[in-house]
Amino acid sequence: MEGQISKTSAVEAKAGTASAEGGKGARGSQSLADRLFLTLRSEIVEGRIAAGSKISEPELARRFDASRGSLREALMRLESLSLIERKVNVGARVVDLTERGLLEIYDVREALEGMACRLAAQNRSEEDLGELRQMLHRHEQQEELQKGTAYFQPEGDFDFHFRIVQASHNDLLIDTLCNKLYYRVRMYRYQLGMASPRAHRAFREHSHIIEAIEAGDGELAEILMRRHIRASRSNIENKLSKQN
Amino acid sequence: MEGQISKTSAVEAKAGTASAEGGKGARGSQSLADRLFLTLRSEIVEGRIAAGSKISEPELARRFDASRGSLREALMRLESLSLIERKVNVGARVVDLTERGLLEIYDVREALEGMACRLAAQNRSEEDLGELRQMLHRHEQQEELQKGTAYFQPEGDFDFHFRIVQASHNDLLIDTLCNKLYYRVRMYRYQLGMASPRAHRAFREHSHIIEAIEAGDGELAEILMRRHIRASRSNIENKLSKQN
DNA sequence: ACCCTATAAAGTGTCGACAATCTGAAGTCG
DNA sequence: CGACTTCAGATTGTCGACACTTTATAGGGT
Repeated sequence: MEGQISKTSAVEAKAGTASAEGGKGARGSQSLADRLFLTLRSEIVEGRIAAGSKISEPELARRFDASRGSLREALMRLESLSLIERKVNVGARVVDLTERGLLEIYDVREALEGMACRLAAQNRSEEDLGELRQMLHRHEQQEELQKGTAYFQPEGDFDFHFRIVQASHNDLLIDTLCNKLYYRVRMYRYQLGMASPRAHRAFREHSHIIEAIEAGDGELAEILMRRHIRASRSNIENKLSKQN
Repeated sequence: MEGQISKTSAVEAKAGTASAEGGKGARGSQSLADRLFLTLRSEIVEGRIAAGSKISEPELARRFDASRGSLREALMRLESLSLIERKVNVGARVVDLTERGLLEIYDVREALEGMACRLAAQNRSEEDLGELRQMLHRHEQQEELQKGTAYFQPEGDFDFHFRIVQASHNDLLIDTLCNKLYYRVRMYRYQLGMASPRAHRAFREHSHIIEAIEAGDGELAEILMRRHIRASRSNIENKLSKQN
């Protein structure tokens, strides 16, 4: 007994912001609760629903012209992403953005993305390598274009990490990072607005990581990725300690 | 006779995001959906509801004398643990136990528990060290008692990994492992019935890991834990390849 | 015998309403 | 004047019913 592989998870990882308004044009096999979930996720990540604010089920239900039942399903999915917290008989609140929470995310990312690099190097396919090289080339041109200014915003960085993880071919890892953790990462980036000021350095580091993956050197790829993330963490840490 | 609540002795997790709420939460989590969730989780983990089997909402609702609404909430929570999979307009199935899925879990655990060890060594408190030593002592006596026979079943091993993760003091890490991933690990252990045949070796490895944490050597602790988990993974891998 | 179509059955998605609980303010007593 | 009790308002948890989709079954055509 073996064989059946659950490809179900990694598919949904679309970064594209779904239509903010309830334009019912969507064809498809997605439920109302599904659409509510996607919309609310965007609003929370982008801060249109403030971090730490209370969520009123009746109010949101009226706003989206849906029943409380469907809305509750959306809220529970948001809870499973740790974007909101629910207490019984009290209600739901958007999570707070804390310094500690952000640093904790970095530690987890260091571990998981390091492993993703190792696996990507071990299981590398010509197809993955092609996409990675292509992406790096795009980013290089972007960087040439706007010298020094933030390396195409955080989006370029996101793109990089996203594809590396995909190349690991470990569905659990992909799901944990791309479908769960990354939404909270984006929430921090949007709302604490940290455009990485490590433009050139970050690009070079990305480049070296992909080289290691190409060479099939999983150990090196892991080390480089962990160092890359830890540098980013230190950077944030300094920034935050100065702010206070 | 229904066991109702999981008798997960030493292994009961605390919800994530330990906000400094002074009074011990202590309030019974008395939502009906909550109880259904706990009951179903046990039944799935222990295999009383077979892996891969279809789940009928009306049938389960009748069986527990609850409405479909409450049951659906429980099911969605199970989905967020990856214990069941739901497809729109089709229904829910208990996840399959696949060789690939099991190995993927080991890779993720290697990354996360390795990091947990590193953090535990960095943030070690006298309280945590005391508990770890005490636990190790208990396990040692257990081992003396039943020489060689499976090191107090997998429970001892579980206890070890559980407490190490707690000692990391990273709430995200704790939540990811203890409140999410470990239930699937337990599901595999119960149903593929793999009592680790690495009794003495596992105990010695545990011992060395805790020594490294005591010494504050995060790097060594991480390396040892990763080696420990990788050995367990290889062990399983061999076992499975022989079975086929 | 096979394939396609149409109908019936079952199951899921969604909704509105009722009951239990919590929050907050007014009122009372020391 | 302050602390406790009481009560009203609002919110969450739970339920049963209805609409739509999927699936299984039976029938007819080639």
